[in-house]
Amino acid sequence: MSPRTSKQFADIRQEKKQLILDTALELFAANGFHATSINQIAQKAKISKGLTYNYFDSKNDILKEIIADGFTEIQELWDPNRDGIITDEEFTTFIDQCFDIVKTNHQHWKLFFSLMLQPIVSESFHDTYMEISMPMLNMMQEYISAKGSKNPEGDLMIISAMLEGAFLYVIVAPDLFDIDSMKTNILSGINRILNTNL
Amino acid sequence: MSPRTSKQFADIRQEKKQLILDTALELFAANGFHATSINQIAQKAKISKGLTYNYFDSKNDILKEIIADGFTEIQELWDPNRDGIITDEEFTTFIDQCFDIVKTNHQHWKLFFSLMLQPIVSESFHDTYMEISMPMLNMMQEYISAKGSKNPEGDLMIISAMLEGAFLYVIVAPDLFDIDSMKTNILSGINRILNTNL
Amino acid sequence: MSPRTSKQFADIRQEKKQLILDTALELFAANGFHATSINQIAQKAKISKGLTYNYFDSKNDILKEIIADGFTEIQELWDPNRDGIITDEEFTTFIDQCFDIVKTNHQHWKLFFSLMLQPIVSESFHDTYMEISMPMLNMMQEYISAKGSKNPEGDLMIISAMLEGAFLYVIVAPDLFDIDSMKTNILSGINRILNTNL
Amino acid sequence: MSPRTSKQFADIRQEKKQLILDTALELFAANGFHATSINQIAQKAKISKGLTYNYFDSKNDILKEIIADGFTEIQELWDPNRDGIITDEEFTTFIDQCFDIVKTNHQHWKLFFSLMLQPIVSESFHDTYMEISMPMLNMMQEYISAKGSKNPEGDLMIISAMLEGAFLYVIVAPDLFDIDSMKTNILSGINRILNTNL
DNA sequence: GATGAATGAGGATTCATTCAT
DNA sequence: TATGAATGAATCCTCATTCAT
Repeated sequence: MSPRTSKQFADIRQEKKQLILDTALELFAANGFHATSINQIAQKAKISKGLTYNYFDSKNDILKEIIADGFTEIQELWDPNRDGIITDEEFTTFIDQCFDIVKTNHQHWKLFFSLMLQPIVSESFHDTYMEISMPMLNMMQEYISAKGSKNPEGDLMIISAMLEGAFLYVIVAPDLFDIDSMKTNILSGINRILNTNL
Repeated sequence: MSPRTSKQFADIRQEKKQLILDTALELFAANGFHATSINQIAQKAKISKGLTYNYFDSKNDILKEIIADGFTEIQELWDPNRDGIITDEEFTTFIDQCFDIVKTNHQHWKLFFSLMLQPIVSESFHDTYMEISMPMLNMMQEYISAKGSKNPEGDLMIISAMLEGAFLYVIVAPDLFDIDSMKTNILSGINRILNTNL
Repeated sequence: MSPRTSKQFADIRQEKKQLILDTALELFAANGFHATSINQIAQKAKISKGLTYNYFDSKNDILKEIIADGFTEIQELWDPNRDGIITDEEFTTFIDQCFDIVKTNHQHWKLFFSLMLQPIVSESFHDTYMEISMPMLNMMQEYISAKGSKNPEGDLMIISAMLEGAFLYVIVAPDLFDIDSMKTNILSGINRILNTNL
Repeated sequence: MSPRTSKQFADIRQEKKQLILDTALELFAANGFHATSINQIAQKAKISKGLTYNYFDSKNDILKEIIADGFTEIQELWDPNRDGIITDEEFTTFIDQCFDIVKTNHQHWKLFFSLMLQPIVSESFHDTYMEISMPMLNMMQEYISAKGSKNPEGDLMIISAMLEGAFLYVIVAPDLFDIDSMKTNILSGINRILNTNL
């Protein structure tokens, strides 16, 4: 019996690590970081407690990787790669994507909202989140100005609040409003804001 | 000094209890329920650990009372006590009040948002919150319809998202947007939504 | 039933803390720091594991206090408080005292020898021990010189090795040599070294 | 390449085993038995954790072999193979050799001193060490008597303490005293003791 | 009413050891 | 022979809760 090749080992590691990350994300999102024990993660992932520490240095380390992965996914999807002017279609697509991201990465976003509210869990999270949000806010501001807003900053507040709130509803009370109607309505709302400049 | 009357005793009890509730709220809001220990509460309130259990059955009990108090305060302030039709002025005042409530009860709201995201901490919180929100949503829906909306449900989504999002910004990133501008802008936003029915 | 006075509390704390320190020292000396668990200490002291942490921040903290106490006791006993010249009698008394210290604080010394051999356990121990030893070495050197040694440094090596070795025997194999004979013989040995200067 | 002969295999085994023993000794001596993990040994030896168990039954087993090897080496070097009377030269050579052994097998000795102080690690070590020391003590006693000592047991105490202490200095604080001066001085010291029988 | 010593269950983490490949 | 993933017991430590005073 020959020993496993290093590729085989790498594959096992990759798979198991992902399993732990997914399971942890699920529990962190559902119950919060502190209310989730390594034991719970291990049991749900059907591995031993000890194995977790073969892949991560600490519970906090798991959280860090989840956050990093979440940000990476978000940034990949967000990259507008735009060439200066944002067309209406591009903007619509952008908002559309945002909803898709939140829908797809439901758990990441739930966790992120939690962490925003409890800065102590992950010291740097608040700032990183803000940093990551900035391009989005900037892009919106740019578009708002390009649309001839009389009060770009005010309109930005309205629109970003609308989006943030919509995401919160999607995450916290997905049963209350249908996500697709939500998307349509918010898009309509944004347009109505941008078309009422008086 | 004459012996204290039983009323005095009751007053002392009430005061101490409130002190514990306030301190706990502060810490729960800042660091989360799980990350806050009874010890921390006692130390911050400058009482002994044991005394806490003289006033509350358990840590969870403290949370329950905080939640109940929060709801009570909110409901008191919200009680529109209205006689059927909502005037524009009444609605404006109502929105104004909402912002004031969030501003004044900053910590309650921060905690509430946290709890919404972590239903396990307080099993019933999610439902209670929804219940409490319903009158507000209903009232808004009524007003929206009264204003002749072509799509009352859609407009409700937009407006409640806008408000929810604005509150979230106020709570989580009070430095990003000034709360009074936020209030003004959101009010403007709501009006623009209600006036664009095409 | 009135609550305990703070003096009563202080007394309890003092007593319990000492109990833990004594028990821990006993076990550390017998089995080594790493081989001793908090559980063992608690069981031997007939208290709960948790209580240990009411008195000490960590297992390492217990060790630190034991070391500090050990050094304090040693320094108190060692204080030669001498006025320049060391008489023969003073020196004899000094050596005598050294043996008594080792005998009385048997466990401290056993632990100290252990720690000297495993610098990793207590990073700073090695240096502190050396610092503490210096006055003793200096005093001996002074005496040796005063006795007209032709090779003070060489004689210092011989005498301090003799003492260190004697202490090691007392600590590690107390059954092999009787401690009082040991003391007498070592004193005789030192004198013979100091009287043979050829 | 022709298939390896079974001798070659045996050689490889022997080499690997020795590698593990050497690495383990290094770490045990430096950090202590308990503070050294199998992982550390494997990593330092650049082999896998599992392989260790191909050569040794347990971590304790490694320690046992290290101890046994240490004793063997010592006994080989010590074997005076003497024919009754010990000449002065033989004795000097013997002491000389002792220092060389300690110097060469620095790590073994450091570990041995550790183990002497923590009998629990290796139950039998203390006794074995004593057994092994006996011939040395006997030989010294014999020599001391042959030199006409008036108090052979007392002189033995002095001389063996001197040696034990010197070895301890060499092991624990090699920077404090130069080992060759130490050797010279201790030899001088022994002679001065043996020549002062008054 | 008030204190803080005391408990014990539970949580994060380590590590010797096993095992499939 | 050789690998490292996997296990689980044991370890350090925390914390809600109880209790004697």
